[in-house]
Amino acid sequence: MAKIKKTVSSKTSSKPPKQFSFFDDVYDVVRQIPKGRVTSYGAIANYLGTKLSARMVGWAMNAASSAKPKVPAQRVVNRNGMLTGKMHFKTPTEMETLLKKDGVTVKKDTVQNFKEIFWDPAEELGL
DNA sequence: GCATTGACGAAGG
DNA sequence: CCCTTCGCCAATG
Repeated sequence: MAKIKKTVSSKTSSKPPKQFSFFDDVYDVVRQIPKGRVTSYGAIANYLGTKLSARMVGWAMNAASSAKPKVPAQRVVNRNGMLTGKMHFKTPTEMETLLKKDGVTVKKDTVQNFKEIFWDPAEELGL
């Protein structure tokens, strides 16, 4: 279970060591996404209670590039099922490759059966 | 410290 | 149906 701590480090300061934050919760949820399934930023935001701030989830994924262990951010797409963040990966093709490896059908940077394989944390994890 | 941007989303024109 | 605007919040300039 995630700790669900909404305390985001607004300190900009200098040391972001071990302070669980909005980002960590996002990572935790994303890591729980089953293989062959995908979810959207809004779904995660909704699960965290910040559905109005889906952008923050996206921003969290940005930091996820530095997160360890690696977060399967490729399973997180926008509400349209489009791989909007593919460009932020090590290589722009990494995201589709990983998704296809998971058995997800990707066409033109967009998940085809997105609605079918959609995985809602608020529902699967039990809101 | 204010202005701009951003891996989103929903609503309005 | 496509494009624009607003909201949300944090990071960066």
